[in-house]
Amino acid sequence: MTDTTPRGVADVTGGTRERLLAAALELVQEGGYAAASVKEISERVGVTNSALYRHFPSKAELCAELFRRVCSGELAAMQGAAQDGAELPVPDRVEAVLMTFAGRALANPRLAWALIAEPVDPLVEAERLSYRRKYRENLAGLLREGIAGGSVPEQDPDLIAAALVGAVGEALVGPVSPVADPPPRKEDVMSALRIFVRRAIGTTA
Amino acid sequence: MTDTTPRGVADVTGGTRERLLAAALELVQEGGYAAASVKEISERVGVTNSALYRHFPSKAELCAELFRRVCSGELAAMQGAAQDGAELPVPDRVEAVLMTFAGRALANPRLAWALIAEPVDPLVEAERLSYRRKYRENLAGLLREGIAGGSVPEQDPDLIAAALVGAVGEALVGPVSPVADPPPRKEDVMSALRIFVRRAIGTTA
DNA sequence: ACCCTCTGTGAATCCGGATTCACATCGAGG
DNA sequence: CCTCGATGTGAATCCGGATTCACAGAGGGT
Repeated sequence: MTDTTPRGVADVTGGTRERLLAAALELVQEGGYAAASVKEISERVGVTNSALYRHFPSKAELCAELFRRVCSGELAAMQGAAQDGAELPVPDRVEAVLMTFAGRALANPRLAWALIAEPVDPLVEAERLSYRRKYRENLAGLLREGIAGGSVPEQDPDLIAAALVGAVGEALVGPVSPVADPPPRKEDVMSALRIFVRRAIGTTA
Repeated sequence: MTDTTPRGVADVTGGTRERLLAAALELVQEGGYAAASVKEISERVGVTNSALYRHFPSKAELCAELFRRVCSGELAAMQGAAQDGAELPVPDRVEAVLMTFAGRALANPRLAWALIAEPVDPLVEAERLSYRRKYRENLAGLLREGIAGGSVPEQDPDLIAAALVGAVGEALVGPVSPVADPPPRKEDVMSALRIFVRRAIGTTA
């Protein structure tokens, strides 16, 4: 289109690179990874296909970076929840962390689906695994603390953390799937999860 | 290869058409729909790409038929479970139906994933929806019976049935996903589900 | 003014999966 | 024997998405 829009000035929201990432995020939120084609992404930004390759070596790399950003945001939110309840007994903090996770996922179902379960490029899959591990480790640390303090019964914290992350992911992926006529209400899922979590860690408190 | 294997005689397991369906099923069980390419399917049967089109108008039609068969088997199993417990109170029968569903899914995780949540052709998606509906109706009938008999509290049976199917699907899709380092143990998922189900219908008995 | 880099463009090109096409072959009937 | 229909084959062809390529304008630095 020979746009010739004056660069440098507050064009829209920063460089094209950022806008590509933002567009990709939008697309993923709307229709999952499958919907985020190079064509769609670049069109949304208002550039051509090939412009994307000025900023990323491949679509997979773009997605991997997007993924990394989103996941690190999720992780931060979970850690924040743990911090906020620093005074509370450990089981409550575990619950808070997982409910934060679940609540955010339910608030943005398609994104959560893409993050948790949608088939993706191997490159992106690697990021997914890496963050899943971080979630686990975060939780395991909390559990270790609880076990040391006596508010959580003796048990393998890594195992339990893994199970919890898995369980929550589990419960989240379902209501998010493209099917599901009347999707389970958010509160229902949350409360079921809450119960599950308390039972799972066998809280002493 | 100009095989010239004598036809008609107990070649392997029936006509090519059936063998194509069987091969597709295997593939889906191993790697989901994504793994079931025309090439792979026909190769397994020992014919070429194009031979498949002698038996199905398209890959999507083949998959739809496969889907229909598998789902109707699942439905039959669930109905069987309901029948077997005809003497029991309705909540127990509801539980039996859902546990049958869950148990079968957990025994064949990839297949369950493909059936419940994997993205598929619209044609196949239509079959999925159709069967999901049948599961619901099956369950709703049972609930209606329970409500009439007083073993289940007054409530909208269709809504509850939908929620139950959704919830179980929910819990099933997670442990099945490609990720999940140490997948939750089958018994754990089953028992969590069992509890959820009883609570959900608010059994009176 | 000149050159160099950054950022774009539009038109190829590549690629993998699905689908079609122009033949063969086999077995059944007439 | 000859034709027909069902079943296969192998070589195209089609298609949609990703990726590359040759070329161009815009500014900055010297």
